[in-house]
Amino acid sequence: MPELPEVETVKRGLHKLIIGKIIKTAVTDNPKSFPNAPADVKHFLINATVIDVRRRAKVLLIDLSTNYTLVIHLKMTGQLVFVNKNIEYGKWNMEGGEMPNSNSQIPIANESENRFAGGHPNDSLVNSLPDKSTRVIIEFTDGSHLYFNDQRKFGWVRLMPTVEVPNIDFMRRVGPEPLEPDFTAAQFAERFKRRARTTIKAAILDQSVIAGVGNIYADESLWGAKIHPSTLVGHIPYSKFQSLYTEVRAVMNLSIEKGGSTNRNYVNAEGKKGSYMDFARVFRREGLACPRCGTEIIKIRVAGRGTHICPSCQLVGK
DNA sequence: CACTTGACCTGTCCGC
DNA sequence: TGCGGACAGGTCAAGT
Repeated sequence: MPELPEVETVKRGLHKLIIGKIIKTAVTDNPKSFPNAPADVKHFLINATVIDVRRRAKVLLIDLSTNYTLVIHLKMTGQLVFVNKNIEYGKWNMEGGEMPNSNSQIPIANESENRFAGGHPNDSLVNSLPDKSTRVIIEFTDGSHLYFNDQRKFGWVRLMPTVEVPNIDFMRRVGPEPLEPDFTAAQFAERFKRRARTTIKAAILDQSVIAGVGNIYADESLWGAKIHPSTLVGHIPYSKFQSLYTEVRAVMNLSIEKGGSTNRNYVNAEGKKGSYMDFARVFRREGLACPRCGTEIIKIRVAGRGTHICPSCQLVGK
């Protein structure tokens, strides 16, 4: 998915775009994408006003005036795109003003019907929505829309009381936010102790250790700290944890500044891509020169994930 | 408990 | 061009 910098970018975009808007309708084409009881939707989503947009780890939180929150995980291919204009619905049925029951299916326009709906096919993403990856549409009373798109259907949207959000399993287990100003290198190193017998790549991807690091920033920060991803956590000296702490924060802050990484699908709340991949040092750069030493970057497999390294400079634990 | 692997999905790319 | 397999930003539920 979108990792911490991408979710943060979406959060900042939505914070500017949807606070104060009132929800008029909500529909889904896939009950797994939005598995909520129609009664909850009717009573706590429809007519609710958006009062805040937050992020915790890779999860987006849209707080509503009803004391309910939309909890959203984009997983691998999710997008959350705001479109501030009325569009043609094609075969999407927005009538009725309430959520269809959990078994209902909203027909999705086929390509020939969908293609010109709302704009010329050469227009940007926002003009082609909804499309075949659209899973949830939220319509606001001013005619604007929020689209949850997800090609692989791993992501989800859930509606729950705001006070219950911290109690869901993921929130109970998730580790500290690495960009919080008072989060220290010593705390960072301490978090890894219970994963001493696994690889640093597996440990840094573990959301219960540190929140928000995914495959891109794992590879980028391990390269920055000159640590081989296969190194066992218990073999890493404290000085290297200090380096890794600094690199995780530097890489993520740079990515936020660049609007995140668009490897394939990711776009921000306005449908635009991020440019961090132009600044990546190893991720998806196999066959190219290491920017530090010139050695050819290679791709290996660590912890079941594609992993990019410089075989010359990432020597710790090799 | 800690750790690893497969499953969840659709689309794309690569080799034959 | 077609077909099969591997792979893709993330998490879980199972296994050991």
